[in-house]
Amino acid sequence: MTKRTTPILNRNDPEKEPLVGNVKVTREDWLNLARDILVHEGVAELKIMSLSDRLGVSRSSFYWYFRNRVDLLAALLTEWEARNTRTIVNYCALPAEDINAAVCNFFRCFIDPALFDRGLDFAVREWARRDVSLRSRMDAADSERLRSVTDMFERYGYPADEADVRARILYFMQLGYHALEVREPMELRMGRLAGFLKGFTGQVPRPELITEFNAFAHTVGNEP
Amino acid sequence: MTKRTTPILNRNDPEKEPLVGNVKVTREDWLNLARDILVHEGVAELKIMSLSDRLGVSRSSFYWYFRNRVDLLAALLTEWEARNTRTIVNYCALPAEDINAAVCNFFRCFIDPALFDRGLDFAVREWARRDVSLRSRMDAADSERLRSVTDMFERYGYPADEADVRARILYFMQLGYHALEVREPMELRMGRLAGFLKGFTGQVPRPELITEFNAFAHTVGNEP
DNA sequence: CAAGCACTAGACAATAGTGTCCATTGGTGC
DNA sequence: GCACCAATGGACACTATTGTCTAGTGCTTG
Repeated sequence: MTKRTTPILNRNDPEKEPLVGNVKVTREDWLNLARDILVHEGVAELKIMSLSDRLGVSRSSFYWYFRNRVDLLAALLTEWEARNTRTIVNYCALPAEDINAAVCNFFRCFIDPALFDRGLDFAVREWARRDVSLRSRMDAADSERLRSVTDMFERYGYPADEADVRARILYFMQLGYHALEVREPMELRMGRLAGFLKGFTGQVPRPELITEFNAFAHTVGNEP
Repeated sequence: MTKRTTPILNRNDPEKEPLVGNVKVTREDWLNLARDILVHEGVAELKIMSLSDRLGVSRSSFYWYFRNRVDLLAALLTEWEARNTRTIVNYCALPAEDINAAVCNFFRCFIDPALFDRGLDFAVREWARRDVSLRSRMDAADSERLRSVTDMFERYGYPADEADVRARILYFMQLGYHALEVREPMELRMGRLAGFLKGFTGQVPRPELITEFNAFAHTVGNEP
């Protein structure tokens, strides 16, 4: 009943005493912690005991909110579909003045963790590829994403086959970047952006586009 | 002592009776089966009990060949480093008449499963990214690969920064392609190759290059 | 203030997996 | 044909994890 008012123990807070006062744990608390573990430690580490320990409650409380472990995973998958996939689709549909700006929009959606959780994206991918039933949901999300990138290119005059090739390069590249969990200074990545756009679209990007993107990226500070 | 002469039960052979006669199981048998499970079912499913069951021997035999489960995983990782990484490096170093041909060489190395096991590549990646000690070995392999692709571009006259960008696009793209486990008819992929090369290098590939690659790909039939 | 309800603790049973120990087998070399 | 030794089987102890059941506890609402 009592809603959480304080953050519970996260991965940076190994000390005990996770709850303050009489506040109870909510379904959201379970989900948040589960997502965190999924992202940083993988599905294999997503254990009910571990969750309840970190939450400071008994293990059996879990079963009040979720039917079982699979139920929890399904919830995380649904969340992923709704947030991560929709973010890409939305950002690809955004109006832009030229293809370079549009490509920047595509990159833009990976920058803000509040919009797109790249850790979650890959964690879900790793886990769902093994399960046949989940696998198809994931594949559906992927083709929806790819479709929206292709549409983006077509809107800027690329013929269907070229748009298809470009979209694939861009999308697969982004995925590969995720797979590697590349961690490098923002300057380095930004330095490459202009070169990438020039080589990729054949058109030299307006300098303002780069500075704008640069500024935006630094305000949130994550990708691409 | 007695060497295996017949294939043991693989994933397509669910029936019992895996061994014929008195033949004993070798260390290679354990490794082969383990690799198969790692690739198709993930690390989580790589259990000693499961292996021994499928091999038709007792679980404790495992401990004759490997100190423990981690020892087995380490062996698989070493194998991955030696085979998969070396393949990429070798194929990137291959002489080619132009950059299009060189890029085709890069693709070529992913085609033959005997040379490069893309399933293994990604399975290892999925698993090793969680473990700090393994993670660094994997990162080392990745930069070695990326370095060899960059060198390839530099050999064809690209200035260092451009070579860097191109190499990243190419390598990340290939990784992303793996991540998706794209399964589509060879014709489709081949149809895209010319378009990709033209868009990517800016030079129209010689038609013979495409037909050659096409022919090579169909003889082994897998990627890219 | 009392009853109801949302939520939780703790005990319980069941399962699956790991690693160790020791006795045993069956080929090989002498 | 005997002794050795690589290789295996089977029993044992241990731990981790899941899921169920029941008896609470303490807000909240009438």
